[in-house]
Amino acid sequence: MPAIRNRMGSKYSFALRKLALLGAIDDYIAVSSRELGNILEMSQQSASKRILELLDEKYIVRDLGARRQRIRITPKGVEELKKEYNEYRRIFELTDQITIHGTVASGMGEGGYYICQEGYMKQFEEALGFTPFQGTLNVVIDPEDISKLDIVRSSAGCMINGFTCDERSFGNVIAYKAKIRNKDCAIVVPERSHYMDTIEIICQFHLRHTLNLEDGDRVDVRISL
Amino acid sequence: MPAIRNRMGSKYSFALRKLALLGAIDDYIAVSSRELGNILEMSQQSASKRILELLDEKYIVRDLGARRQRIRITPKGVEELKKEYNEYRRIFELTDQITIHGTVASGMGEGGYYICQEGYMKQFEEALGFTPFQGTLNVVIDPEDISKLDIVRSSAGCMINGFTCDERSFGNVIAYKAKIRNKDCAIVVPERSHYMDTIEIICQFHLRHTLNLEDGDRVDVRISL
DNA sequence: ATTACTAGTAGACGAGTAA
DNA sequence: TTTACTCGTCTACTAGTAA
Repeated sequence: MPAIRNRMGSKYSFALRKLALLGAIDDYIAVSSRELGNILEMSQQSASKRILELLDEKYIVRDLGARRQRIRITPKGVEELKKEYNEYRRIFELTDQITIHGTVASGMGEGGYYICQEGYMKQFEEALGFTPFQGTLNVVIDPEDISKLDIVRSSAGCMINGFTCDERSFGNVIAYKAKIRNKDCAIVVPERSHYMDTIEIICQFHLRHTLNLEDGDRVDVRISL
Repeated sequence: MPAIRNRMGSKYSFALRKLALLGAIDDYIAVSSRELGNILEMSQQSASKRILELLDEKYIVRDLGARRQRIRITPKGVEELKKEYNEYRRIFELTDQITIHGTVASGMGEGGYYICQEGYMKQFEEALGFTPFQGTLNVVIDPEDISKLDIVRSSAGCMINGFTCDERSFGNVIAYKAKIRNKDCAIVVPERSHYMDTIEIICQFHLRHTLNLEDGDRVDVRISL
């Protein structure tokens, strides 16, 4: 009985990674099966087969022109690569905390409004050990640090349950304990959310006043995992 | 004719990575071939064979106790994993610059002494377009950012040739153009060097005065690749 | 319980070649 | 030139089993 492989075969990941290094994430790249074969240290025939397999698994899409095929990695393929990337990060970067660098910004008020709901506040107190100041500090994450959020989200955090109030429904949010300039705080993120370039920080104190922060000031947020 | 594989087989890297995630980099870990088989989604027999192969390649060492083997990844194995990690970093982190975070520190004077040698100075001017101030600014790198130096070193940089003067020999150093608080500068590292937790920065100006820096101040050094 | 041998088989690979 | 088929070989796997 052959093993059932749920995970991406490591041979696929190798080919996909090399394609990514050629720039196939951002754009279509022209690469012949012979060239790919050289890169993967295998024959033209095997490289051609590998491409067909990757197409079959929907990790890449192809534009098979008359002379030269053009290949691009799909979002699904990028997702797979990120999984492996995050494993390496866990190996080499993680201790038990992670630091996100960013810049203080004026929030759109959105987050603050949600967070101040009575239904959340009680849970925050229980989970974090402090009653948050009524409002959030917004920090725009440095572009290079945005992917660190993937690692944070892959850790447990404190689940804060959603609720319904006045015919509005509020979803689950997750709080991760953190420190900003040595003050205890927490970052809060919606359980279901997409790409984010800003984190919202809650704290017992009014951080802007306590730490004398203004828009544009640089801060490091050290998150416990 | 079978392909000659110089690179680590991707099947080895997969097993090695999973062992690393179990903590086999820092210490010996107890893991049976059956457990490893479950993790790698293969049979106990195949996992056992994989272990023998990794031993043969000297990626791991083993302490085969009476009841349970204990496995640890060798420096050579860690090196292989880092290569893959750096490929992923190139895919997901690199644009054309990298930012290293750190803290201003008092140098031991060492670097400054070397850098000020006439033999280096002329080359700096040619390679960087400015005559460095006679001295370096030392920045202690945040622990989590130390591995970023691997990536910097894997890029070209400006080679500054060594020379001999007064019976002392000065080795090659590599300069990487950078910016600190928006001022043009460069970091300089010896061509042959080991682990470093401090970078030395040269600049046209006296950075401590110009940027009003004191020991302990936090700075971001943005290095061009 | 371990680890790891042998044997048999499925699948990965390259050579030849068509389109 | 491309891409990708068929086919033979050889590797890599699992099952059975020994130690």
